[in-house]
Amino acid sequence: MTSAREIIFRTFFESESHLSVEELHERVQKVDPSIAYSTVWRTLKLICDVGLGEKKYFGDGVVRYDRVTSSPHGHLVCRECGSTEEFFSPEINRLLQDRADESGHLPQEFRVEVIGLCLQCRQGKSQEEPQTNLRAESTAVDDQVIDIRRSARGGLKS
Amino acid sequence: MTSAREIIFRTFFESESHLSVEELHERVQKVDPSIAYSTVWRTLKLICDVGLGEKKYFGDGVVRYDRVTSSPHGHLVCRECGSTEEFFSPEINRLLQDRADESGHLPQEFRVEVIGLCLQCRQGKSQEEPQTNLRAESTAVDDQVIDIRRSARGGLKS
DNA sequence: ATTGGAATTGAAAACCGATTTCAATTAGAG
DNA sequence: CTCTAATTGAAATCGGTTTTCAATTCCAAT
Repeated sequence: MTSAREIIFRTFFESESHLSVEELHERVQKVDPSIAYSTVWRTLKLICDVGLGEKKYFGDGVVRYDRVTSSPHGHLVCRECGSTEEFFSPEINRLLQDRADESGHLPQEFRVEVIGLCLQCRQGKSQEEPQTNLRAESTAVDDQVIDIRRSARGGLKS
Repeated sequence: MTSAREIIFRTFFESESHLSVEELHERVQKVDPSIAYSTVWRTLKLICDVGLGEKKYFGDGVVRYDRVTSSPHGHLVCRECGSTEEFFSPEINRLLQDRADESGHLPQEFRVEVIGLCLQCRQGKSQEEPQTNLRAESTAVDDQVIDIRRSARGGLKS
């Protein structure tokens, strides 16, 4: 146990959830600027290997780390500002557990995320943001070939 | 609409779900080996932009693509063999929607995943695989410092 | 206190998938 | 057929993750 580890370890557990390596590194450097990014990365890996933390992948290409909490929780993630809000739902956990049992699957980690726009970001944006697709019916290939032809004609966001 | 696009498009919609760019590219090349990876990537992006597909992020850092189905669904993912099983749960969807509403969050995508071991892989492995932590109580930093000291002493997987 | 081997560290390089660039090619309206 | 815009393949770039390696630090045995 070195002093670097102690600092990284404490900082990790005293910070809010889902920090990236980069973010944790910044915080750690405020305590001891000599601690390298790679050491933070390795210590985070150590924490996970040892079962006290876990990786999280929201969809922005960055790996985040959570301390393992007493019960699995979900996240509301904002596409726009990147904010995340945690929530706990025993009902959902139970439903997931049941579903896993049904298939003989041994769950090791739950991942429940709702990606979209937070209240603040909704207000700054037009009303017509796409919502989750609860409707689409046709999945026949040919229908969709026609669809995309039509759609592709109109411009699309880069 | 070029022939490359037609091939990629049909292959995507005729394949099983959650393929990575790489995987789709392999399949596409069996039809026309001259089609480049970047074209597959761009076409996949096009399909998503147009609303017929969506990105999925499981926990392995690789982006996968799903066709948009009639309702959001979850996955049972196997850490060992990588297999995925889909499941639909209106109850979970409703609970998530409710929770989002509660925070004024506008959901655009749900992500519900249970990562662990599938039935087949469980059988090939020792019984002592870690399960999801529904127990851990202590989150006091000092306790955990002690924990990691102890744990770190024993070897860990690289 | 000293020592020697093992573990850990900082810095930099390698890695790897995602994304972009660019010159050449192709589609398709006129 | 011709022209222009869209699309393509190949290669470069990007950005975060992971590994490498020589130097440093730890610590149990002297």
